[in-house]
Amino acid sequence: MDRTQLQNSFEAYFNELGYDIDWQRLTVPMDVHVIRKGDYLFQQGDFANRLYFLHSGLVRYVSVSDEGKEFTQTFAKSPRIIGSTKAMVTETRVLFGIQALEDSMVSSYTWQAFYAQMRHDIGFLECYAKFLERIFIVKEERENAFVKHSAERRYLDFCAAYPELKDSIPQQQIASYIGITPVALSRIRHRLKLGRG
Amino acid sequence: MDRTQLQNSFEAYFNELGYDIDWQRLTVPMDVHVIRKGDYLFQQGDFANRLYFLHSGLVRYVSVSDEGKEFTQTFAKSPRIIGSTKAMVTETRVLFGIQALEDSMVSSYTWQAFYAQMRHDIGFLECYAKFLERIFIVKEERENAFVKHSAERRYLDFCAAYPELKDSIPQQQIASYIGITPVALSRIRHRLKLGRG
DNA sequence: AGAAGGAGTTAACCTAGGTTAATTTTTTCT
DNA sequence: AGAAAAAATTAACCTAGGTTAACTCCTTCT
Repeated sequence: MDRTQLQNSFEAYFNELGYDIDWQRLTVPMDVHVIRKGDYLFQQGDFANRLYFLHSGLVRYVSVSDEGKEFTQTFAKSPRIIGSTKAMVTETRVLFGIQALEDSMVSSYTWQAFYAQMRHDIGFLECYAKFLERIFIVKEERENAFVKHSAERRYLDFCAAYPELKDSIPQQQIASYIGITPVALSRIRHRLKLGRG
Repeated sequence: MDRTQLQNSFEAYFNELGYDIDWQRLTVPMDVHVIRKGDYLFQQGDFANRLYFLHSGLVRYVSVSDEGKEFTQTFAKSPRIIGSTKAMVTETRVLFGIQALEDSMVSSYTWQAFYAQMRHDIGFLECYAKFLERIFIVKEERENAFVKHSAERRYLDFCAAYPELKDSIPQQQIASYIGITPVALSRIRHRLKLGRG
């Protein structure tokens, strides 16, 4: 994959957000990262202040507690911007790592350099705002689910929302996404099977 | 409070976000809402697609589950933009209501009309993006706390983060903010008292 | 001041989900 | 294909927090 091909999928994504990005004006150096299944793009605690774009593959955002328990915050499928808005914007350490669930291809720019160029482009800003609205809404809906719904309901909602992931990723990662242990998820599935049978 | 005074506090807020808003260009009609302590600006399930600005007072975002249990998503103190980004942007029903904890003064614009005028202003867009970054980061940190920390830790973190609220709002609302019942919070406080004594 | 409704505490009991560990099934690797 | 490792299931037991209810303080209202 050369630079042009990478830019094409980047462009398609911005188009979908209603923006015709003008790559000619962008002189910031771009890095390319190839991540094998299971490997990390960056780890929790790193200074990951880059704008990453997932060209191909599937990743999860994984956050580990002081007691060493893993929690999956997000699954992200290409094409999509990935990374930590917080770490990008506030230059703090990132609260989660990004792990590839399939071999993945990612390009990246230093956020400060990228934004310094793009902030003068009104089309980009509108599109960036749209992106932020979108990720905020997802977080808000998730908060809502955590607070109002049982683990069983969250599992059913997950299956409805991600039918393609439901059978293609390990169950323990689904469990860690809905905020329970693999053992508890297995119990819930057992219960559901009885109910349906 | 007349329109000019209202705009002053609105302006001060945008200034803090790094933007000199030009009110002359804004011809959208503004509404003013006075909410008495305990009353609601809007209720969960409404189409609250307005941009609200809290000029004075204190509110909470309260979300109630199917079983009728209340959950406090956010406390917001003036001066601040309030409202539902989701309902504004996607024109869907809002997932929470906004209740005044003190007598409060709010002004509002129809989001679509407001945004239609402001989207051509690059300074506004930068500032809007900054606002979205900020509220996203808060949600992300809150998700992190819910998933990684115990209720006791969440309570201590709340006290550290909102020392002025800790003693001025009912404990049951603190409980509903950290996601437990008032009874459980009382138990936790009892435990902490023993530990310290 | 006295009544009435919140707000907080305490206690007894319950339950969803956590923990540990043994067992089986599936995947991966050579 | 066969060995080794990882994933999933099941069972027994544990715990944080939920539920209900009684009791005590406030506030606030007339």
